[in-house]
Amino acid sequence: MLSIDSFKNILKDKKLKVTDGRLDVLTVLENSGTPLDVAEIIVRLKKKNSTIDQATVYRILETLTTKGVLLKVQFHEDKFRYELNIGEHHHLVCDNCGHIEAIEDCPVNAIYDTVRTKQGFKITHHSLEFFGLCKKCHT
Amino acid sequence: MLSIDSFKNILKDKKLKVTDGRLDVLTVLENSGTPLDVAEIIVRLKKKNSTIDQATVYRILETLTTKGVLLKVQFHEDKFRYELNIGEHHHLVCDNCGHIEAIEDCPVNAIYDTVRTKQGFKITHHSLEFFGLCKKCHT
DNA sequence: ATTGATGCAAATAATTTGCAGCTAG
DNA sequence: CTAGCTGCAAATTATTTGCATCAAT
Repeated sequence: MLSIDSFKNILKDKKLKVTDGRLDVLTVLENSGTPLDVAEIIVRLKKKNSTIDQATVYRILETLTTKGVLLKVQFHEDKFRYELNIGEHHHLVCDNCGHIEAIEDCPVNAIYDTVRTKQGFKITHHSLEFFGLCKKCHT
Repeated sequence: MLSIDSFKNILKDKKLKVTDGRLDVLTVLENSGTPLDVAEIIVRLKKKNSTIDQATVYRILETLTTKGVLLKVQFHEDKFRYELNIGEHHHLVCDNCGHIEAIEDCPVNAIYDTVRTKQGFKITHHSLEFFGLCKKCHT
């Protein structure tokens, strides 16, 4: 559980101004177990009585992603989702109910070297998402 | 190299009508080494003197994807790309020049069972894309 | 005080849809 | 014939941008 104070320090470290909007966005993402899309982030901000504009939310998300504070992820939807960048990880996405859960250990890093050697491609990062049916939906 | 005739057979197999638009879209995707976005598909259709409407292109792509003839893929862009479904495979996407190349052997299928056992999630498919610098861009 | 952050409204870009007419089987 | 395709135009959704104002440092 990260506190508001640690978020303030993160923003200061990145030479970003500490504003209520940024702290609120970070808190919303912290309190969510899964990556959220922008519409959902705005819904949750409103519940916290934030009056922040959606253009500002998009700008906050872009800034924080560029600075490495957030991860911008894609689950084969027509929109992006965002999550706190607390170690890169991957997800299981249920095709039926939309449930998203994380897989902690990434089985892919091991092949970075192979790809570089075999195809001369220097990998900086990757995306790996699984789709199917979660426990609740396939039993 | 698939011929027009094989495309006709594929469409018939799927109980779809054989139309010029569908054959042209399939041919364009066949002639491209990499997945194409819709705008690029339309550009290439025009070069073939096709007068097909973009709404129709979107509908063709959706139909063929649903029938399993095409794959709809995402490379962390604000749009989708499409490719012929000739065996599922993954890609190396250059952050610098946009070059896309395929990796033939998928290193991930091996962990399907592990995930099912450990997290009770029944995987049907997955996406795995690598980003970084291609040979040309990192040397 | 100065630079960066925000609000508002309008613009873009990708994609979807309603409906009438056309065409492959 | 007739169910399924297509064209056209308008609507939707996600995201971005210009510009004037405001607030954090």
